Amino acid sequence: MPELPEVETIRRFLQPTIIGLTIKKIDILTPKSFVGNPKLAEGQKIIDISRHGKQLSFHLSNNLILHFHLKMTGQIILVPPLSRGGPEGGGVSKSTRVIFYLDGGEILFFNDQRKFGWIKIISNDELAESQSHLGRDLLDSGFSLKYFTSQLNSRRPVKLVLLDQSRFAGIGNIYANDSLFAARIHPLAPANSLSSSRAKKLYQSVLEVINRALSRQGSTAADGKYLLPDGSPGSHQYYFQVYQRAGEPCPACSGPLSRIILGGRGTFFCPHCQKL
DNA sequence: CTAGGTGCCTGATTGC
DNA sequence: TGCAATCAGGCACCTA
Repeated sequence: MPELPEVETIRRFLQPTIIGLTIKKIDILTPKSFVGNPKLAEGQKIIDISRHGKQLSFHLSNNLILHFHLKMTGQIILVPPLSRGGPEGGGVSKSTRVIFYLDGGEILFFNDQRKFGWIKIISNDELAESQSHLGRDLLDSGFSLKYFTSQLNSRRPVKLVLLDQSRFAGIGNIYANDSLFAARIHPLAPANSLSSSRAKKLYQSVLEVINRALSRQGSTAADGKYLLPDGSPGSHQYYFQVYQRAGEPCPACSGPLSRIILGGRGTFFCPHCQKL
């Protein structure tokens, strides 16, 4: 599932490769995956690609924006000219929802097995409105320790607060679990119960975990569908500390890792190292 | 403010 | 072997 490191990896891949290209034609295979009139984007040049949290934006020459959310299983695959780009290359497949034909002969596929993801055509104002519901992005300079601690003002379990996109944009289930382990904080601990030193430790852990995952081009988990736009996997999945490792030995104390359900999501931690 | 539930989806996994 | 039930989860939306 694409979280901040994965979406940022996609952005960095696409930035040098499709900026300046014009969208010749858009084919919509699954109507619910695309909101708005595709004709508004056809003939427009892609002038910039930005990201806030897990959302990606292609800024077009007519000032409109193609706004993406990959949700659970969304992929953006770029097939270069003269390449066949079959399913083995991550290109067109039975989960292809939208196809963008670019003027250099490149083809960009939006694939999404579960159809939770979407692409919308929106204005700058609509983008601002949408982002007003999101907290600071973890890679933004405004994501300070002060901001982080100010957002821990809830008695809800700290893991649920970390996952709250209106507070911290970009953290998903994988990195929430591993960040809490890195800080040795129990996922059920009320967010507002953390001492300032533990909050600082969590802040540093979140940034460390996110940046490590980013340096490894994200995580292609066993049940995940994340791929880079060239169809290759990330490698951070080999460095998970607790995520999806229930029953395996804790990397720190070798005791068995636990799994509970919190907020309807699998939650992994070490009951020995992460005390309530 | 909070907790809790539902719906959206489909491929993989589990149970019989 | 086949087929049905269960599971995975980001997020909007609903109720209490």
